Amino acid sequence: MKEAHLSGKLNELPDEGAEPKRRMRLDARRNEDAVLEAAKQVFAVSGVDAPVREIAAKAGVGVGTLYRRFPNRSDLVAAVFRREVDACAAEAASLAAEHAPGEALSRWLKRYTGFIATKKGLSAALHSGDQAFDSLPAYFRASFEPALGQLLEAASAAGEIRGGVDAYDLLRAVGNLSVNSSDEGMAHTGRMLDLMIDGMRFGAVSSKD
Amino acid sequence: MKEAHLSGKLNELPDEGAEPKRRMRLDARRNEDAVLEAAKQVFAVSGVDAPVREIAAKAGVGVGTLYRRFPNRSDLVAAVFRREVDACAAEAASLAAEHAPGEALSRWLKRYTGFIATKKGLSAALHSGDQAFDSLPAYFRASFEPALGQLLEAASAAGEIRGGVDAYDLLRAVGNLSVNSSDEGMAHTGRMLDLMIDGMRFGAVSSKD
DNA sequence: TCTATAATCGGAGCGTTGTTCCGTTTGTTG
DNA sequence: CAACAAACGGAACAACGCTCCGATTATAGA
Repeated sequence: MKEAHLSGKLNELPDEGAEPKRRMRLDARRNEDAVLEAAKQVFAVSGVDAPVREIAAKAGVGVGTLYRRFPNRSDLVAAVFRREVDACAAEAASLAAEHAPGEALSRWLKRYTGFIATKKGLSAALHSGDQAFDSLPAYFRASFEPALGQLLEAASAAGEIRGGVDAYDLLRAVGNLSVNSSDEGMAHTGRMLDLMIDGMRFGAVSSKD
Repeated sequence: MKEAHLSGKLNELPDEGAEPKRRMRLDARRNEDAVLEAAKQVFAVSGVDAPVREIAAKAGVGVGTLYRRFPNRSDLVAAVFRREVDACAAEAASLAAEHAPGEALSRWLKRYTGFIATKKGLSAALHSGDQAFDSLPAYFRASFEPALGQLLEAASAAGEIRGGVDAYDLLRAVGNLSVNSSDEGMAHTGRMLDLMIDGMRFGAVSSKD
């Protein structure tokens, strides 16, 4: 039996959520990043059903390396999804810092449609019953609702849009708007999104109650 | 391909809808039935992702036999779906002939929830982009809306339920009610359906008593 | 009835997938 | 620098959708 009573090792279990200081080898960490990045790109092009081998090859690692970190496909899909959610949600804060509230809101929603557009086939996977996906909808909402909520609140407080727009409603609406995410469908989605943003601007408090 | 040299006699293309007189060999016809029946059962238990081999084995045929009739998985799935839709829709008429309008409606809706309950994973397949499934939603609606519409109309005319209930709305509502079709979810669905039927009965123009 | 023929059958086999296994390489540590 | 545990890579396995083709068998004409 392996005995783990070595003097105060810091090797935590691979518990998601605990990130502070892992005792991973540098190449391991680098490979994990490479895999996630490659998977993101491949998923965006070929959908979440893309072969694992293709992802491993693009990341420059063997399939064994990939499978040690992500015991099966769905774990990888979920990890990529969470990473993209994080990146997209984080952009809300930086956009808010760099632009006027209304502009920040507009830019983020456009960014969000880009996020949704790369989710081809994922909504199907969500309902496939694979328990690796069970926590994803909650993660999605917990990340995006506050992010968008703050953008909405700031824009509303600045009088650039009307108040009373629910963040989750808007997330769902824009998400549904973006489901037909192919080719010129993107342009169409963009126009529809503009329409929706203008709709929010229309009733701004600067001119009304 | 080069199959134009057939004498072009009675060998119809496998066109759904045209059933009267096919010039198929009897064993071929019997095997097609066996495959469809086996697929229906297997799909109900294991979902539409069940292996083709398992279906062929259950039907007592080889995979070659199966694939000649259904060039790929999705064709088989679509055929089973259509067959079940037909069977379920046809029951509306027979139930209407054997029971009072309200009872016929109630029984058929229960039957319909049973139909939906066996569709695990199919809604995901529907959105998978496979063009074999493109015609299924329209087929679904074209079959069920008139069937349910007549039941509703009869029950309404008899004063057993209120009028103004849209057939397609009800189909969708009951369908959404039945998505969680596992274990005691069935019982829950049944209770909810009863609730809905009672709701329709509530506002009936009482011609009775 | 019997034979000829063509449609049908069945399953071995191909290419691809997700996943596992294990000998080899490599980062880390004392 | 040496030694060891950790990480690597890809061959190998099982299961999948699907194809192919020799064997089988239903059907029509004698």
